[in-house]
Amino acid sequence: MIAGSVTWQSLRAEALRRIRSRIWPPGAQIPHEADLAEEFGCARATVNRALRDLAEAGYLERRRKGGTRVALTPVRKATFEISIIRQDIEGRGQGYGYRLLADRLAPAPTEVRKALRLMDGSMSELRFVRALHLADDRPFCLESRWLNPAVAGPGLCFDAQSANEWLVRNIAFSGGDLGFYARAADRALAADLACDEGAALFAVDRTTFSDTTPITAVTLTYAPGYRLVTEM
Amino acid sequence: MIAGSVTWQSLRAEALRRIRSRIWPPGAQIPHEADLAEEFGCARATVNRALRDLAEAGYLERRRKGGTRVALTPVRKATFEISIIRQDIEGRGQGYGYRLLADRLAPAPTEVRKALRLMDGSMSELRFVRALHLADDRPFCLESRWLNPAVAGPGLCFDAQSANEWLVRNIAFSGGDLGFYARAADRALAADLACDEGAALFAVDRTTFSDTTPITAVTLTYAPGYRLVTEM
DNA sequence: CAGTGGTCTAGACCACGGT
DNA sequence: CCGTGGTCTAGACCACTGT
Repeated sequence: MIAGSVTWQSLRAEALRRIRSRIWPPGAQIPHEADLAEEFGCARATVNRALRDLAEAGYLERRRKGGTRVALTPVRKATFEISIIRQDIEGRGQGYGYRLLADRLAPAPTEVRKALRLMDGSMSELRFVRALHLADDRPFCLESRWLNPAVAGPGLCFDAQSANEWLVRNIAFSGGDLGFYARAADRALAADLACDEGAALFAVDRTTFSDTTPITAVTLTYAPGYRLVTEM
Repeated sequence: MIAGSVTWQSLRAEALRRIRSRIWPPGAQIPHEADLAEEFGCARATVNRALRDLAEAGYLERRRKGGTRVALTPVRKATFEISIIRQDIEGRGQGYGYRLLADRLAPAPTEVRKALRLMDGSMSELRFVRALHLADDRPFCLESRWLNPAVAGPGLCFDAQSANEWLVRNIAFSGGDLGFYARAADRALAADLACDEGAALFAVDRTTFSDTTPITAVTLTYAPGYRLVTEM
C-alpha cells in the first residue's frame, strides 16, 4: 500500500517492487487497472500512466482484452544520444578541429546502395564526402559519407561546416539504421587517424531516411581508445 | 489544423510538422498548452500528452514557467536491448553452445573495484567467472565477469547455465553503466575466440547495480565480424 | 461478443522557477 | 509573486482481440 497522495511515480515504484520481489512473478497476469485503482484509491488514469511507463521500459506486456503480464525476460533497454561530433568533443572539454579530405560525385558501392534502398537504377552517382574531426588537434573521428545529391546539392560546401553538423541542423530525418562494430585500421585509415596499421578501431555505420527518402549513409571510424558510454 | 477527432498522436504529428517546416523554428517558444488546446479544440491534457512525447523524443524542451521551446539541436536517441546471449544467438537461427573456462575467488583489479564502487576495504575478493558462448560450435562471445559473492554464492554453479543468463533471470537490477569499444586480440583472447592475434574485436563493458548494491562487472568480447545493430 | 487497455474531457490543484 | 507545465480525478467512449 502507499501512504499519502498517490502519484503515478509512487504507483510505478510500488508495481516495480512487486515485480522485483516476485509478488508478481514473471509471466503472471497482474490485476486489472480498475482493481489497482480501487486498491490504491486513485483514478484509473493514474494506474494507466504508471503501468504504461513500466511497459515502455520493458517490465510489463500489455494487451487489450489480454490484460497485463509481467515480462518473462525483463529486457533492459539502453538509450544513447546521436549528437553532433563537434558537441561530443567540446563536451569533453577539448578543442574542436575539422578538415575536409574529399568531396566528389561518384558511383556508390552496392552495399551502400542497398542500405539506402536505391537498388533500382535511379541516382547513378552519389556525393561522397570524407572528413576528419579533431580533438585538441589530434585525429578523433573519420567521417566517410555518401549523400543523396538531391538533399545536399553541389551549391552546399562542407569546407568549414561538416556534413554531420549541417545534416543534423537542417535535415529532418525520421528514422534509420545503426550498426556498431570493430575494424582493423588499413593503411589509409592509419594515415588519417595517425595510428598504427592494424590498430583496433571502433566504428559506427548509420543510414538515415526522411520518410522514405534516402538521406545519407555514413561510417564514423574513431581513433584508438574511443569508448561510447551510456547508462541504463 | 486537424480534421475530425483530435488524438494526441495527430496533435503530435501536426506539432512535428510545424517544427520540421520551421513554422516553429529552432529555439522559438511555441504557444502555451491552453492556447493549443483551444486552437485544436481539445482538452489541455491531450496537448500535454503530445508535447510531453515530443519532449521525451528530444524535439522540444519544456520548463515550468519558462514555457515550451523547440530544441536547438534535435538530439536523436537510439535504443537497443540488453538480451541474454543465448537468445541473441538463437535469434540468428544458430545453435547455442556454452563452455565454462574459469570460476574462482580472486582479488579484483582496481578498475573493477572502482566501477563497482567498492573502494572501501570491504569484500576483498570477488568471484571471477570466464566463459565462452558458441554459435554453431564456433566461438561467438567471451564473457569475463566479476561477481559480488554475496549475490552469487559458491553454492551456485555456472557449469551448465551461464552467469549471464542466471543474472538476467534471477537478479533484479536497477541500473548500471555501459561502454562500447574496440580492442585488439591478445594471445589469450585469440586462443579463446579462435581468431588471429591482433584482430579487431568489438567489446562491451557493463556494470550493474541493484539499488546501490554492486552486482557484477562484465566484459563481453565478441569474435571478429560481430555487429551490434539497432534502429532509430 | 465481451473484457481490457487506450484515450479524451473538463476541471482542479500543485510545484517549479523566472521576474 | 504568479505564469506555466505536471498531475490527478471521475466519468465516458472506443479499439482491439481472445474466446
